[in-house]
Amino acid sequence: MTDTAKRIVDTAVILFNQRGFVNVTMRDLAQELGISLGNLTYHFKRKDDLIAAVHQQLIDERNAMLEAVQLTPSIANINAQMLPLLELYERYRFFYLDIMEVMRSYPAIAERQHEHIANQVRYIRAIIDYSVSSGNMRPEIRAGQYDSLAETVCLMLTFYLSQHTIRGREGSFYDDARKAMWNLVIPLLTEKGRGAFEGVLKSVKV
Amino acid sequence: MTDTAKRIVDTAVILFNQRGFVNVTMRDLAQELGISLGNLTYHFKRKDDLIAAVHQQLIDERNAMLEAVQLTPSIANINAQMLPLLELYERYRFFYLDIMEVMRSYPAIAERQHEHIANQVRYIRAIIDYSVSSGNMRPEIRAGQYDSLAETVCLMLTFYLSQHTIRGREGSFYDDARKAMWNLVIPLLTEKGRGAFEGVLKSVKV
DNA sequence: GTCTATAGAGTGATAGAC
DNA sequence: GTCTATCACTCTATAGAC
Repeated sequence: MTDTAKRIVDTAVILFNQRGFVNVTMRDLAQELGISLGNLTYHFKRKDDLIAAVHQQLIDERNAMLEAVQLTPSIANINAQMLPLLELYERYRFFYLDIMEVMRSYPAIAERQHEHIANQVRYIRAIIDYSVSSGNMRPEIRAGQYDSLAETVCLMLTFYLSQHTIRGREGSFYDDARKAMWNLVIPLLTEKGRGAFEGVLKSVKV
Repeated sequence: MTDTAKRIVDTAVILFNQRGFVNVTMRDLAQELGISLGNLTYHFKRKDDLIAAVHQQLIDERNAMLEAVQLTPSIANINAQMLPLLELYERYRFFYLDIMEVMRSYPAIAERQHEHIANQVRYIRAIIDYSVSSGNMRPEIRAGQYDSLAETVCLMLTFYLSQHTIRGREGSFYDDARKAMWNLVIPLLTEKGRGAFEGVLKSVKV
């Protein structure tokens, strides 16, 4: 990717976040960049190509982040790992806020997103399994309970930012999102797990 | 509201659901109705006026439904009450799927929606309080736990349909949504509450 | 109330000079 | 690679006849 192409993608993300994906025209973007419309469409012939490039960059950053956090999912690590994930969601917030519109208009992106969500649910499910086997979390009391929990946690992570916006809240949502997630999990912790959690509480703000 | 105006609103909801709010033009709508564009804009001068009328109809139906279900929130009633609520969300699904786009473009609707969500959270919180006082649910073990739970349940109800769509699921989401909600609550039920829940399970499918 | 016709302001995308 | 100029099309909204 050339330097200009990279600048275009980065600026597009900023404008999409500010105004919403459908409300940013190629003209707006060219003006913001201080380049001509012709130049912009030289680099990205169609708006489709641009959104595809932006989505690819999101996926790349997401993968880089997931590699960096493949640590043992202890209680402390889970709490720490949520922050970069939520930061990523905020950096590309237009994608999550306008996700229905993007997925309707770009089926190829929709398919990749289905896959990502399925992976995310599996990943959360694996963390739950680990927490049970390491004695921090109780075994489930109903069949399917923890499959459902993994899906609910994934739903919360995906839509917390949307909800925050819909409710008219401003400012950072990280603390609220983490608090909400922990409040789901705390009743399911064992004594040992609850002790570990209190330790995390003391050392870092939840 | 005249007969034609009513027809316009109803057809608009159908098209918005099918194609997404931003993707339905006044022309599309006029053609679908078999009337001229001029006639359509005679009834609703601006697209803004149309979306306002659609939203008003959603609010009216929502209020009618809430009045009908103001029963004692027993475990069985809670389960039964979820169905008409989820059906309403599906009937106006475009509004929930495209909610960010609608709220960005129509601040007046955004404000009414903030209010509605706040009411919804308070209503869920009241049900939790009732359940605790009637001995079906345990008292909270951490301050703020049930405030957070009420918000999470509201988030789930609001976005379950979006998540269902994003994950590429088809068909009814009612059962999944109810199951997910109960899986959050079951660990917090008392023995008495769990008994009541099992009773519901036996009589109706959850 | 309903129609046809059109104004007026966008939009994505392209052609061709430099 | 970058520019200017423009095409071909879409949209909302309005004017005026019936």
